[in-house]
Amino acid sequence: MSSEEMSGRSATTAAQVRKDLSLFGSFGKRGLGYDVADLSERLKKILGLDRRWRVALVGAGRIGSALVEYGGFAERSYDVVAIFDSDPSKVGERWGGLRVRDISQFVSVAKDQGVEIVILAIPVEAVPSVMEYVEEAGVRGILNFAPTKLKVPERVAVKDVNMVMELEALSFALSQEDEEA
Amino acid sequence: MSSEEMSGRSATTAAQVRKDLSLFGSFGKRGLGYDVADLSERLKKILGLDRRWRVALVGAGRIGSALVEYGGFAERSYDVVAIFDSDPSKVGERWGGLRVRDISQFVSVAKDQGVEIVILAIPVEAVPSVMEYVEEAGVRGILNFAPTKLKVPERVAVKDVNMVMELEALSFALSQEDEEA
DNA sequence: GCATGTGAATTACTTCACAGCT
DNA sequence: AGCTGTGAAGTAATTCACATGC
Repeated sequence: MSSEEMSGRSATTAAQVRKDLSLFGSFGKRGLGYDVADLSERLKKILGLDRRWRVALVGAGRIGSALVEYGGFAERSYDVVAIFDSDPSKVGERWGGLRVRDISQFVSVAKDQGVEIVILAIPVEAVPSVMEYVEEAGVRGILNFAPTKLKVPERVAVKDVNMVMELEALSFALSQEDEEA
Repeated sequence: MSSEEMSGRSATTAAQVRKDLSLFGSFGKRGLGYDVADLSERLKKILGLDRRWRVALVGAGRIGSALVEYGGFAERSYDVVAIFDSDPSKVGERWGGLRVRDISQFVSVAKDQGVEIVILAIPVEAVPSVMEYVEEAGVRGILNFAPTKLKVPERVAVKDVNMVMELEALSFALSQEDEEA
């Protein structure tokens, strides 16, 4: 497949595809393009998707249930191995084969289970206290759904996700059109 | 509140806050900073959040249920007014006060209900056929959860969302650390 | 005196365009 | 001939730094 065809399938350009790939090495053959299977495998290795990652879900609320329900993670490289919440009425519930545990057990369970990534789906107010546990447990990456800037040691990687912001970007775009009209 | 304090609370810098705001006008007072209530109101207007937006959910699968369950939309400016799916076993189900309708009714219902934004939570294979309806109904914005590039007329705004990509960015970051070590 | 708003300087990203390999 | 990989050119975004107004 050529960089041209790849760009047609995604939201980018052929030059961009080539530049991005060139950052990590030389994957294609001139005159021919890229071997899909080979490229896929090499990219998986680069992205760290050639292994499984042990993930803990913190926050058994609506976003949390949405994510577990969604289930797309296991098909990828991510295994949700524990679920935590601070609400006593939720602790003990069974969620897809896992029991919701009390957040106070986070450090011991996370260490025991070798959790490397946390999906943080809790309200902003709960962030500071939960982050103490997360930090102590030596978690290395956080997918953060709370709309706040996390304070973490340098070694911890954070990715912020905020779906409402995406919707707001849409309504902004539409409002702009209205004004132009 | 000063641009300095705002930057501390979010993932940006004070200079960035001032530059971004200056694009839309002059909101602050020198020596004092920004009046939070005033700024909030003026930004809502700019972002088109001073009105309600009528939203249709297309795809009553896992992502769709997750989004409806999440419920954060209504608290914002978005009202989900209709839900569609093509699976006969799902059509007719009640989802939080709405009945799941067959996708074939999309055009008439969307026009009738004044749907402006569609949340597209369907598999990639289903995208082309569904997009015909969406286009015909005159929808103006799409929040796209399908991992494919939508072909839309220029007037339609599209925002792509892909949570797995965020997770992959995390595992990439962690893998990089491993290699440095 | 303090913090904005903004040109100027810097840094980052994207596109161009083509030499060089298949 | 076809398509990559990549310097060079061109855009865009961010940061600096300070004159200006509260």
